[in-house]
Amino acid sequence: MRKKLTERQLEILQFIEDFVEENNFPPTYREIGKKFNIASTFGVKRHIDALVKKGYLTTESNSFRSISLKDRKKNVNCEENNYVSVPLVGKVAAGYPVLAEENIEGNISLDASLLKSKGNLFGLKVQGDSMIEAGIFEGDLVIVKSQKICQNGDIIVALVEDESTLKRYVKKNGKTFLMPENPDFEPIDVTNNKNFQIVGKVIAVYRSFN
Amino acid sequence: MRKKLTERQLEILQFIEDFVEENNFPPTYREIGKKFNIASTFGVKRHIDALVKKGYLTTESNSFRSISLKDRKKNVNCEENNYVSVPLVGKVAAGYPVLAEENIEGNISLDASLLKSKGNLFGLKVQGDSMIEAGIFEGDLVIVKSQKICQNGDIIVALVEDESTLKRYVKKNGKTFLMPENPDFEPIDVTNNKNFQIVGKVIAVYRSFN
DNA sequence: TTGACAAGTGCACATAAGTTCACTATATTT
DNA sequence: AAATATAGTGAACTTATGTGCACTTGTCAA
Repeated sequence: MRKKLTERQLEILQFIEDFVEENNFPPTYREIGKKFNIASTFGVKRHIDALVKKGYLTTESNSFRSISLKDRKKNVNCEENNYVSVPLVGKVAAGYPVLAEENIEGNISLDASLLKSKGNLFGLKVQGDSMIEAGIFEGDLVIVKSQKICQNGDIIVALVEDESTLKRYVKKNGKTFLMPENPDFEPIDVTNNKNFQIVGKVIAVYRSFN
Repeated sequence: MRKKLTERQLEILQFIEDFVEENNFPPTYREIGKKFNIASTFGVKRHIDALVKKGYLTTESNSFRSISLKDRKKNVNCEENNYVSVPLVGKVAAGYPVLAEENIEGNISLDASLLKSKGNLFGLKVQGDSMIEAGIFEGDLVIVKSQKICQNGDIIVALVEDESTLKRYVKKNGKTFLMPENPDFEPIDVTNNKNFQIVGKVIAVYRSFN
């Protein structure tokens, strides 16, 4: 249990929460002061310092608008009761953010204990069987962490020439390949390919049988 | 549909999303520039302006750290989800009901939409790699529906001579086999084997990477 | 009385950060 | 060849914003 707050501190914490909810960024000391008729920012500062000390906030010193609410429910993934809700993405097209509203076909809730990664996650139905030897089949659901870069050996979702594809990302001898895990498919050399773009890294696979 | 983004704009939008996710407050132009090796904040500014113009962001002019992602999924609907809680079973031993309390190591909640079957379900960590060609690897979590009989071709959890095993159930020429899906393993003939017992049918597989 | 907190004021200060401008470079399109 | 869009540089400018200090007020307990 965290330390008890004074009434004033509570009010201010509440205001910061509301402000962040409203604006997606935290208020400045002067904005807080204005709301509570505190003329001096130093007065505000001491409240903030107290809230930091008691474990409700963090701030970056000498940085503006850097108040961060601790343990706040991120609205990207709803993590109430250890569930993580991930959007189900229909298609991946070049030039649009994967998580754009238009792409999202639904949501799936997963138990947080099943997911080892955090961040921008989404689910994607697998098309094609280029990864069968990696145990990923057509129709499987893959959980993808949205990211632009990845490590050698990661299984990724990528865009190549406006086509989205699921492959293993391999760097070898200064070249970059997308390796299928199916003898019927050929590796794709994407070294210096300008129409190649990483969409995200596969962090989990789910398959259900009839 | 919002306007298409250039690759650079997409990268930057992605970075902002990640940054907000990480810090709960948006980055400054210089922080963005630093990440992408853009020396001049003006270069960054024009990207931000473009993203605002295309409807992906809003900013407060002359205010620091005031980038706000538009249409963040605040409307995550946590309410209307159906969860199914399945027990995680540690080991399957003969003579004990699989779902006996002693065997249960925890619970996992799954979105009902992921499960096509109802009934007595449980989760089981896969040991051994006899089913790799069916895309089930060691360490995977299989969701099993507890049942005593099954259909030809089902992947099942069975007890043979007090050992629990994961195999495909195949009837052929009046005989019953447990078929591994790995060339290194031999089929097991369980025809008339009194120490053979079906525990349940695998209805789903879940695997997380790393 | 003393002292300790909590809360606030007013000012000066340093600087982090957004804005603007002129200029360059590369594609792609007309 | 000219025009347009994207991308970046570097410097100058402005100001929003956090920090520090000295001082005041009120409350509550020892």
